Amino acid sequence: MLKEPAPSAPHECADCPIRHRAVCARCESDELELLDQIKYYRSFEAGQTLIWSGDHMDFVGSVVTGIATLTQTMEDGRTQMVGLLLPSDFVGRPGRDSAAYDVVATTNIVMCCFRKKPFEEMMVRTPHIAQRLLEMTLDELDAAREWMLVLGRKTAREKIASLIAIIARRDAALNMVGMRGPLTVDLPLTREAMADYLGLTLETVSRQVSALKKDGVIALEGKRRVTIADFNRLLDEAGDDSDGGLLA
Amino acid sequence: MLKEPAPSAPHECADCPIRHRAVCARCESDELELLDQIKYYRSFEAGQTLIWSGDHMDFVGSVVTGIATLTQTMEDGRTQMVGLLLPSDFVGRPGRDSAAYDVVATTNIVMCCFRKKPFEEMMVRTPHIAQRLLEMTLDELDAAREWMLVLGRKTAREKIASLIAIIARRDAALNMVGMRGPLTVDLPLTREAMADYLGLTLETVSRQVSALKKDGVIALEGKRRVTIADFNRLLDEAGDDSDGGLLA
DNA sequence: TCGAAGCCTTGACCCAGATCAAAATGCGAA
DNA sequence: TTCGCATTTTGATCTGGGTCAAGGCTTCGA
Repeated sequence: MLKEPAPSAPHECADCPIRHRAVCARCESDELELLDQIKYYRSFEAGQTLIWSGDHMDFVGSVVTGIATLTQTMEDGRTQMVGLLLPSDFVGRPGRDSAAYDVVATTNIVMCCFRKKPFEEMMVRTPHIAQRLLEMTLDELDAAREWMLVLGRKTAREKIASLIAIIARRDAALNMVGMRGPLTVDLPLTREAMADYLGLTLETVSRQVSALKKDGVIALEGKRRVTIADFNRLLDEAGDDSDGGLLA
Repeated sequence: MLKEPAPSAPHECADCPIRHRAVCARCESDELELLDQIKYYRSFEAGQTLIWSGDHMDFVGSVVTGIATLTQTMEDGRTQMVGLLLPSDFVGRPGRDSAAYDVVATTNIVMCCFRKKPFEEMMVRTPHIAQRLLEMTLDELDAAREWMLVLGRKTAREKIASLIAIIARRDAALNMVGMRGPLTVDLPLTREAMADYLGLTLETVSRQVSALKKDGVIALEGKRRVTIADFNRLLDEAGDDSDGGLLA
């Protein structure tokens, strides 16, 4: 839990870092102006729970900077992460008014929120928003299905390799860099969060990360910074068909 | 593999059994007429693979009757089901032209297909379709997330109980019956398909089904027909918060 | 400088579910 | 009615990853 101050926020849409990837990606400037009237920014500190499952939700929004997780918890405490929210990802569901999952800030985070009611009204009148949201939801569904294969059929080692590959890929997409040569990524998750992502225990995560390091698949710099010498080798360890389609 | 002839198809939209739940649910009659011009029916026999992952797709469509599965397979043959397609579910993704998963008919099946290109064009002009598709996709995403909890954190026994509960719930929703008192459902899946759904082996599925039967949670009639005496008891075995929300 | 609180690693042991093997059951076809 | 095949059950054994238990490493605050 870092003790930095919550990042202070507001931006203009014009220089918003997620302008071209978020729900508003397709909006024209007049549409942005309308959105502007119902939007506001909120900041949260690492470790804070933004939303509790079952809470009433009167807003939806986008992650602007930072990372959050979507998790489900059983009565006895077993927890499973069901979504990893990176910048530009959307939070909340139009047409539903209580949250289905816990949302927890993993790092300090800034969100661009829209009041739900007016946002829903606007969706009806502004196809650009609904279109983009559909596209994003379909992408998330694909990601969820990939994730199901990981959870259901992969070994612990393959799971770890898959997670690193997924994060590296998203990272590369965000920073518009290619996938050749060694690349270095931040793993913004604790061992426990990785375990909750992968359906493992934190001890197993620790052991398998060490194993991948020992075998030269990855190199560590501190606990959280990972260097991947050969991305195809990593994909191989992940059990993925090696061609490695690089989705935008 | 039943050896019945493929069910022969065509319907009028007016008396289509999925009229009020499929992508076209919100369409007005003039919109249905437009859809009618680009639609056609296709039938498949149980066991047939409708679509191979990677195939070029020139249509999208809805399951009218029967059941199909969406599966992913790794190079070494491990397979994970990532979708269970019941009547009214949508197949294919507008804006993508190759299939991401294998689609296999579990029973004989009838699909209502739309040529992809005209369907995509129509989506732009007919918000009712896009709206409904968004809603359905969000529902599927929720189902996928529930499923992730099952795959990642539940025991074999809980997984089986969860699967039966999910099918019973969908069945009840489709037939508009309530959830009290004993109810009987068809499990339209082989033990192997259940294993692929739950990330287990078919032997484990068989053992756990027997165990639930021995413990009186379920009763079997033949191999595929299940009677649930007390639905809350089943939810309990599934590890679900027992209130049991009955989504429409 | 020290202590406390979070994280992370490592070791020893155990068990749920996988694997391997065989036998039962059920069903359509001849 | 029996044969052949797919599916399912059951048994014996093995093992990957869970569980329990110590320590180590950082960071921060006093």
